Amino acid sequence: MNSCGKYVKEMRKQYSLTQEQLAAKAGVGLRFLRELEADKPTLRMDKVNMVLEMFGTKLGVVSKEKQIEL
Amino acid sequence: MNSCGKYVKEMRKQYSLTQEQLAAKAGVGLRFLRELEADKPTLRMDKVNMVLEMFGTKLGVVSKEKQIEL
DNA sequence: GGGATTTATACCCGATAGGGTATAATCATC
DNA sequence: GATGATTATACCCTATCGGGTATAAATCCC
Repeated sequence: MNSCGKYVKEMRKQYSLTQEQLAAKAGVGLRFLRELEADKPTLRMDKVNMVLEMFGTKLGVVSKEKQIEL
Repeated sequence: MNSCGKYVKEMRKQYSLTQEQLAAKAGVGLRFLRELEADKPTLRMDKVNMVLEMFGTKLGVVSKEKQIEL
C-alpha cells in the first residue's frame, strides 16, 4: 500500500464496501471515487478528504519517500 | 504549524523566499500559492505537491488528529 | 461456463480552480 | 510619517474537475 488510491481501495475492502457504497457514504460521486483509487493526480483535496475521513484519516504533509503515515 | 498552509508559509520563510519567488520556483501561479498558504480546502493535489516537493515533502495519508507527519 | 455483481472506461455538461492582473492593505526600513 | 516591498483581496477568463450516465470489462458465485 504505497499510494493514496491503494490505501482507499484496501480500506474499502476491509470494510466490505463497494465503490458505490463508499462513494455514497462519503458524499462523493462514484466516478470521483474511481479516479481516487486509480491515483489520478489532479483531484481536489476537499473531495479526497471526504473519503479519507471515513477511515479516520486525511491528507497531510509527509516526507517525499513515505506515502502513508499514520 | 498545524496545517498544510502554515507549513508552506513557515518553510518558505526558512528559505527566505517571497511568495512570488516560491511560486515561480515551484511552477505554480502566485494566486494559487496564496490560496495554499491560506488553507483553501478545494486545491488540486497535483498543484499542492508541486510546492511541497520544493521542501522534500508531499501530500499523503495521515491520521485525522495529525496534520504534519515527517 | 453462465448470470449477476462490481469495476473500468468513455462521454456530456455545469461549476469552479487556477493563471493573470489590478488594487488595497500590511509590513519593513529609514 | 514616508517610501518601497510584500502580502491580501477582488476581478476576468479559460481549462478541466466532478457529477451523472452508459457501456465494456472484469470478478464473483453457483
